[in-house]
Amino acid sequence: MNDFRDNLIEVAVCMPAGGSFTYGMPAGQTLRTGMRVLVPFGRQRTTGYVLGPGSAPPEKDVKPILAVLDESPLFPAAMIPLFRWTSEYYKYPLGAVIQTALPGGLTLSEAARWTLTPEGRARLLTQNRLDPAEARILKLLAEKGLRPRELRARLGPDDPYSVVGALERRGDVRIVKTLRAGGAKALQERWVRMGSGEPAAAALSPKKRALLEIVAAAGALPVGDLAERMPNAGIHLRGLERSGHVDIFARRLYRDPFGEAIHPDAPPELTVDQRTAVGAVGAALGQGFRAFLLKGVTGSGKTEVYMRVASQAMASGTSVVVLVPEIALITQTERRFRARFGDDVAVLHSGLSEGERFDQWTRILRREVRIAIGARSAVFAPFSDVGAMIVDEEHDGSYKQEGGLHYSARDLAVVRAQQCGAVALLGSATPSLQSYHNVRSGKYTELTLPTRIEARPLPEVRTVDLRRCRDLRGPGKFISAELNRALADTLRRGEQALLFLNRRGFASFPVCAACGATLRCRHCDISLTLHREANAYRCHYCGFSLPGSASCGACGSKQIKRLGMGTEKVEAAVRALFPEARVARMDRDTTGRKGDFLRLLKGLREKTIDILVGTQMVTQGHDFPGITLVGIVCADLSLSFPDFRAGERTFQLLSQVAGRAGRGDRPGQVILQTYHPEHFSIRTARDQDFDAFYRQEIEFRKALGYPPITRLVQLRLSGRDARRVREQAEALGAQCQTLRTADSAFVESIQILGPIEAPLARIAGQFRWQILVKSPQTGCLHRFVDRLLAARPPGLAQKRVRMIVDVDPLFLM
DNA sequence: AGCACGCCGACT
DNA sequence: GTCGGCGTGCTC
Repeated sequence: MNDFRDNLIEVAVCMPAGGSFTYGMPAGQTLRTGMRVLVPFGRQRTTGYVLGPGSAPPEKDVKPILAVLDESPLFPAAMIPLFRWTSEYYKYPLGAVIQTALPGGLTLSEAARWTLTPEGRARLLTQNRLDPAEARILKLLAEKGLRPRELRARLGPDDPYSVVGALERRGDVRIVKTLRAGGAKALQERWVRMGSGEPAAAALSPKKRALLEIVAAAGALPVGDLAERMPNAGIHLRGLERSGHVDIFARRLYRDPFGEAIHPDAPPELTVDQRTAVGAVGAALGQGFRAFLLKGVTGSGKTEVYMRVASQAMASGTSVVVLVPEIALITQTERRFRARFGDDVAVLHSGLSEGERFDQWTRILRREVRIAIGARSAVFAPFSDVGAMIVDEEHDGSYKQEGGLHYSARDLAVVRAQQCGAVALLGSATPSLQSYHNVRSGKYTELTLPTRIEARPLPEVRTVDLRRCRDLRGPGKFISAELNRALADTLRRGEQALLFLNRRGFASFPVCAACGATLRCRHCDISLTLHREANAYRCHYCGFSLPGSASCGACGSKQIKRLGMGTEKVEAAVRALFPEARVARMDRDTTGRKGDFLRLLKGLREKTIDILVGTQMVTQGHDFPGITLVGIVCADLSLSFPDFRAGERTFQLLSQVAGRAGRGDRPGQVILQTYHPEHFSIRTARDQDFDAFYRQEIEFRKALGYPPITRLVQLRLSGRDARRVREQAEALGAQCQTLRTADSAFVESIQILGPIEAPLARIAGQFRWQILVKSPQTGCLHRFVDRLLAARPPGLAQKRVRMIVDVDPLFLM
């Protein structure tokens, strides 16, 4: 069976430079769109993905597919348009896009490595006619060989790589190419059942008779279960299999990614607003593409709307993708979907092992589920019949993937809905400026849930001007009298408090008391943070660390002032102020191990924690019903970032934290400490007034020509050699200018900012420069970048300067 | 990515 | 004269 009439197949190859190529049919094999194949590519072999029938390229020999790697497709043909769109829009090779979309561990790639021949091995032993350089190389390769680039790296400057060539000519070393397979596979479990044929007549031992009875009673059961019930069951079982009493067979096993049991729930009565929202989206289902933005304060019941929409989409025979932000552990939304829809839900998030992800992927492919829920990569869930794409907390930064394929899952969700004629439903209490702008321009339909369910009041937010505490010493400098009093009241009432600070560690700005120099990272342009618990100064960008006893790098003094604050310092202050309170801290340092996070959540739920100090980790995805006081220790940290979105991020963060207060049956209050009480991001967050924030922020974006008024593409250059990176950045900048002036459409629409040194000029030893390309017209912007990339900047790729193209960048650092 | 092709400096 | 350095371009 075959999808292809003639013998030409279009294959996307997994290569940095590859798009799709035409190959010939392998003889006598079943081949279908969505399968992986092994293809020759240049002088090597690589994994490719079958996209469909191919067309012969002119005057070019077509090579045959070497092997078919799957028995059934890994993705439906319906997803190929999404892959192509992603590849073109984000300037990333098609094969690599597909590789990113699929669960990991599925790519076969050919690895060439230098290895010793038997002659080489003998020569290394006898040292016969072997000079020191040759001996060093043979020794390096003796164990299991090295990839060419690894060998080059190990060889250092005085051992020329050419010696390897000489050794090869002499027959001592050679290149061996091996295919490295990914590890993900379906898991098989051995099961046993009664034999189907006539068993050989023989006397059975009591043990064997007992075993047979268990099997007969169960019908079929895993061999592992038998082994638990009876020691040495395996041996007896083998005998029984030989004599034909039982059959042993393999059964597909699905790893269970769900740690805890979840109890089914029943749909509650909808509020009037919820009913209106569900009605509007429901009416649009099956009527072609429509996008909705559901704006609802925290606690207003957005998840219930998602679930009703999902349920309606499923009722009409379509599938649903639900995206949730990437956070530690499973989100509340995920948990509630599983409580409502049970086995109809597949989950795809980073907490799963490679094998678990593969299993969930397979369940979707086999149409065993109708809902896929997960973090950003779930946007590629392999449904062929999507009816609704739902994005929860659509403003969340974690939808943007940094590294590899730089994509926004939120934006791709809308594109996918558009391609499938489905409904896109984006929800947030604090929508992104981009999405709300789409409402204003008529692209999205706005739906609102203006009140909390059960008419719970929004928390009262008070701002405290930290400038009045500036000259105080000790904890009073950052725990104001107001916050102190509110904490005391909360504790007295037996309620819980949350203290939020968007920075971990104890002191973020260690300064030498003698000479005034700061302790800085050796590899990055940033000061180190003191982590008192770990007794170390750490760099939050590259992981570099110094012992807590380190002295000033400039003058050698041991006297280091611990300026700047982090969650550790807040925790210490709170413990000092309220010695009787039970204080816990939640940040990346305290949730390193699996289970830490759950333990903290449990502590909150069971009221064994009175005060929780945490970073933005506490703002996401979880309800803390007992918390009635939220203290924002310093609201300004995210405001000072050199990024045009700093105000937007601050507004979102503060609103989200504030929303954590009073989600149970008692009202909440929020104390917001700031050095900039008059800043509009902080004022509007205090008033929980998104519309006011939007009106002012959009004016600012208009004035400066930033998104969502324009679109951006960022070109990022990095490398170890500062001079080379700067030179390449300048050359690329010049090339941008030339390209721009060559076309009047570009002159009119394209603006080029830079090249400039990145705000963080060095991270992990990499010097960084950037160029921003800006245009109000998406089409023109992409044409420009495509032309720029086609005329690949000379020398850039090979000069040990790396270029990353980030379309719609979210963080400009 | 890897590999070949092609053009310039230091050696037999 | 050639060997080998790296910069450039291609892979169905």
